[in-house]
Amino acid sequence: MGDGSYQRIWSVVRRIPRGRVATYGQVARVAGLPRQARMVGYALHALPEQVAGSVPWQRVINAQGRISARAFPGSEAVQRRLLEREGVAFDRRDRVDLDRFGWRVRTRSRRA
DNA sequence: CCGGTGACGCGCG
DNA sequence: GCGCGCGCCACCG
Repeated sequence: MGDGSYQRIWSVVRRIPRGRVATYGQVARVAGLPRQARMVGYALHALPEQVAGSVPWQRVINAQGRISARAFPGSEAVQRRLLEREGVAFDRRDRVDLDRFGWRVRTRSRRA
């Protein structure tokens, strides 16, 4: 690792409430790494088994409200089940309505 | 050093 | 709404 970027990303993901989802780009911005959505995916991919339990990685989806496909197929279904278990609904196109389930970061310095 | 590769996002047509 | 291209950037041969 270069620095504590992964740590920062994981700590942001830990703040996503149960039953809500955040996008990769959103996590990146909150973590102070604007325009580095890809790194968020990388950080989650590199999530060690040990810490995985304390990081709700399933709550991170892409800006289209969909679960991003990854190298190992099948983990998508796992992610979806975990989210549905906490109340997140998917439409017929396997999409989550971000207006309803998107994480609303409570901040005072956030523009618009 | 270089080039290929992503759990991505956005602007365009 | 959809596909495509390009920007971004850490990693890994």
